Amino acid sequence: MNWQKQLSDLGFRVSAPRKRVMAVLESAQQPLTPLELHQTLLRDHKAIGLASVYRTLGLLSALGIVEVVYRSKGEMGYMAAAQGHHHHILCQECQRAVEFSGLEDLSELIDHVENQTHYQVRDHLLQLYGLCPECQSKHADEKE
Amino acid sequence: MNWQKQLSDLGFRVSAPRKRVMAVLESAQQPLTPLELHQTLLRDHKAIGLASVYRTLGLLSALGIVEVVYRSKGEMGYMAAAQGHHHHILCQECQRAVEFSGLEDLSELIDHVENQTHYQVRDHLLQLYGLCPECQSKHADEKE
DNA sequence: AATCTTATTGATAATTAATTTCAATAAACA
DNA sequence: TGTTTATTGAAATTAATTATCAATAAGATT
Repeated sequence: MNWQKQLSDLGFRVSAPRKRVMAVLESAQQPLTPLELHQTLLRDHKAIGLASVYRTLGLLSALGIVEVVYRSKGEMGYMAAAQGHHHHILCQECQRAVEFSGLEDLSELIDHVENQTHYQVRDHLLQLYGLCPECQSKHADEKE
Repeated sequence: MNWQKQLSDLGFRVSAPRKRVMAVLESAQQPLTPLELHQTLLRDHKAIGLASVYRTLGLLSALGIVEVVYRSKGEMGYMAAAQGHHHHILCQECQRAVEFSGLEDLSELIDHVENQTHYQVRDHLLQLYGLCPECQSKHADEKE
């Protein structure tokens, strides 16, 4: 189910500003802050009010259509959410983010922690940080 | 090595405001935001300027003496950092946070993701969320 | 296609959070 | 005990987010 149907089925309108926000997020390679998203739209002459950017991100992330990704120093960015359970790995140089699936790999860890702490685990936050293939090549080049 | 020695070895001063911030963090059971920390100190008549709270948290977290923990809705809180590599599990009801170690359990996942994405993994963010033992009991009581 | 209803928008104001500035203070050391 | 200077507190500044409200337009109805 696409996000437009999801919205209208719930009685929300598929407005031009919402389409514009999703268009940017769907083509972005990296998580964007509300301010960056707003700047991007202004630069592309797709006018939108800043408040609407915040409102749209709030709504769409509440519905799971977009999701929050933590960038290096604690800034929160937004990405269009893909299907199913997944996490992100971010490049520390170019900020490019890609998804990986990893629920299976965590179940062992979670069992372990439940036994260790006696907490009941219900949710988790997992992101990896590193270097994307392109930035690895650049580093290798510089050393030559 | 304690944080005071660590600071002075690096040429930083062990000032009263810094001691006060650390005292609060070391006795706290949950991550505190800068504003909460400031409120706590004011309430306890341990006067401190708000700017100094921010400055102290900035310095101490840069040195690894305190660390950032993400609370439920994306707020960042600070905790006194324990020795060695570890992560946190937070109670979604009472916010109490405890540590768990889990580097070994992740190495498999990391290998997996490196192969899958061709990123080179250098760092990670992992937190679990759930119910602490006390809050589990409360829930059980309510159902009787 | 024209009309109606009302969710949504944009602009602005208000609020909240974080940072900067700078004279006064107090750690650390001689 | 005095000197040096990193650090502090208070206030000003900047940045980020949320609330307000009349105007607009999405979607349903005719």
